[in-house]
Amino acid sequence: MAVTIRDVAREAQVSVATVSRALSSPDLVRPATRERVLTAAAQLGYQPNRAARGLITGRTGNMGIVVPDLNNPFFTGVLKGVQARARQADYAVFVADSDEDRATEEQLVRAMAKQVDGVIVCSPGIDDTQLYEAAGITSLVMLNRRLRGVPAALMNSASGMRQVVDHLVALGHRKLVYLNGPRTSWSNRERRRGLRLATQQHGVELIELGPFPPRYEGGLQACDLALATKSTAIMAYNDIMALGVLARLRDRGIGVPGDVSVTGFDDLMFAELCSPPLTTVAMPLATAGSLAVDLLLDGLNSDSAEVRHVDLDTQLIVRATTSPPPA
Amino acid sequence: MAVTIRDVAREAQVSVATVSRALSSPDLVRPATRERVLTAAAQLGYQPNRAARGLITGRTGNMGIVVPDLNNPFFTGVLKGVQARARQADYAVFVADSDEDRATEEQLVRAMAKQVDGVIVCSPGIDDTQLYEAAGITSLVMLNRRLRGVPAALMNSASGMRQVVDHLVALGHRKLVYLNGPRTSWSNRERRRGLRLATQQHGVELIELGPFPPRYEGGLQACDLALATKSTAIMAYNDIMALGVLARLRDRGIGVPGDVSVTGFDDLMFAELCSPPLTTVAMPLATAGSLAVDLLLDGLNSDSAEVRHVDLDTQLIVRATTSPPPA
DNA sequence: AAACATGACGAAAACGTTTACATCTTTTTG
DNA sequence: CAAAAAGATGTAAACGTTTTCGTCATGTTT
Repeated sequence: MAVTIRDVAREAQVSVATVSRALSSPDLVRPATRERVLTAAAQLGYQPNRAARGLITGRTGNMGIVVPDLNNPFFTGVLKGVQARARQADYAVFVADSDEDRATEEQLVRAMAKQVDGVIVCSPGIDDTQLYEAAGITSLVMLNRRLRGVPAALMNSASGMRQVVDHLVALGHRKLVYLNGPRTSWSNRERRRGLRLATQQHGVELIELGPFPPRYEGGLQACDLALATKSTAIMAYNDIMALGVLARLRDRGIGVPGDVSVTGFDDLMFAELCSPPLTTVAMPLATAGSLAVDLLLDGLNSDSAEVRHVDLDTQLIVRATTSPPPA
Repeated sequence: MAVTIRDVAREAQVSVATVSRALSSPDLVRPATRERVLTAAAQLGYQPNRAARGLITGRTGNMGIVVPDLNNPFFTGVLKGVQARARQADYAVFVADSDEDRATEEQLVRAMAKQVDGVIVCSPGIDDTQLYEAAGITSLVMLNRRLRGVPAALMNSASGMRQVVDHLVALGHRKLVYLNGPRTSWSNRERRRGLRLATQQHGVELIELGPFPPRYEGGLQACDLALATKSTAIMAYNDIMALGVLARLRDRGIGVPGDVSVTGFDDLMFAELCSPPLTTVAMPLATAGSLAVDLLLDGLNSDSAEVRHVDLDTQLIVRATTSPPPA
């Protein structure tokens, strides 16, 4: 049915070995024969069977990515970058959604392991020991999470938070409140770290609340607590929570940014579209995904044991939810 | 390195053939030996090499899905369903993002073809001839698009639009305006079809504008044109456009739903979160994805040539952007 | 009890590649 | 110009499975 290397060999009047060589290491055959093979292959529409190749080379030409939730734009942003870069490198991408469940997460990596050369893991939740175990089965690259001995593409949340604080302090705010996301999340820890450092250096007061679920409802819930602190600016763990905060403030008739300033984190699509448009921190999602692929491929090709981490800058996006505090 | 079927065979003191049988067609071996093999496999952590299996069976155990844009929540909703159902069936999912480009689209299918048993195509844009060509290479299932001879999972947009019109007419609206999405999109054609039928039956006036780009900016642009028609209700092609309409209305100081009603389509996350919350039509995205997988698998297993289509109901979600027209 | 069907299992071929090795041809070297 | 080196190509083994076929033991029918 499908056209195999044998058909090409027959057509080009050479052995299968020569065909294989002409295609994968062209400098091993005479230009004339290479030409002959290439035209034969093109004419027959030959596409090498990757499974067969993988069987002998040990390389599959596939990679996997596991994310907690495909409905979360954060992860799909990353996925988009991964997918694009992988295609450039002639790799195909398996995707798996763990539904935020840690148990399935490791199981997914394990299931993929046989079919991929490596897996990119975007899981804030899953714990270290499980990850190390997974790392034993196949090569891993972490996304937005630091793990000793495993390469990672990181987005500098701490720096983003510093930019937020700089911005708010410059506007004249002196008392800030932060709404924590999940305790176990690496991102939340990083954001907090940047926050503490920055507020300390500026000598302004920081109040922390939470943790809250990193969702719209979490924002609704947190909002009233935040207002009770008499802070002039509310910094949410992420955009979705910020959206909840904005909704609750509107319901209570509190003006944004007139009465209180609000910031998010992630710069998801709707941050620009909501009203008022949200001041937030843009994450280089696609870039991170793309770089994660590079890290994976580097790790496969160079057998040096060095573990690389790349650190990407985040960028404060000032929109309309921040202004000087009320006089 | 990896544990192979041979290792299991040695451990269980049987031949490789028996191991294979014990695992894939258990009724061909004696219960006692099966037991022995199974424990050996479990003990060694054996996972069959799917590439090797695929080489001989012709089945890869993989499927692909190609979408125009992974950042569009519509497609990720589908993807989530696909992914979940595929996993249940012990299939892995390749994902490819065509970046809305028709040329790459067919190329992607072609590249996947060798590695998958079938591909799910969610492409409103790509033209029929390309699809038929692709269908020649591997089995296809269409998502939310009808194509002769190819199975499809469809969401009944027309019925959704009928529900919208019923709702608006019941509220007392007599002059409606529809903002078209892309002309070539199957979804838009379906929505229009439902719309025309419903308005005709109710004997109310329908004005159509556009096509507009199905984005936020498209909504901004369309809004002023829509207002100029003096209609009392604006129906957007999708939620994102509706969001643009809402923003523009707010800018112009026009009250929603007091002065004019607005509806979207798709029920994306932010339809619930925007303000006022958007009346829209919910699409069973995940269900459609899940069913698309079923169709694909059915087509592979039964060799009957019947081409199945499944048609899913959509559901009007009434929120706060619709009310009786101003007196 | 002989003939036969049945069931359980092993040996080996096959799937489509890549690659180590062997063979043959060409070029370089002394 | 002979010998050696280098270059081009073919042969065959290997990768990890599934599956056909054959063998052998077991149970069933006459």
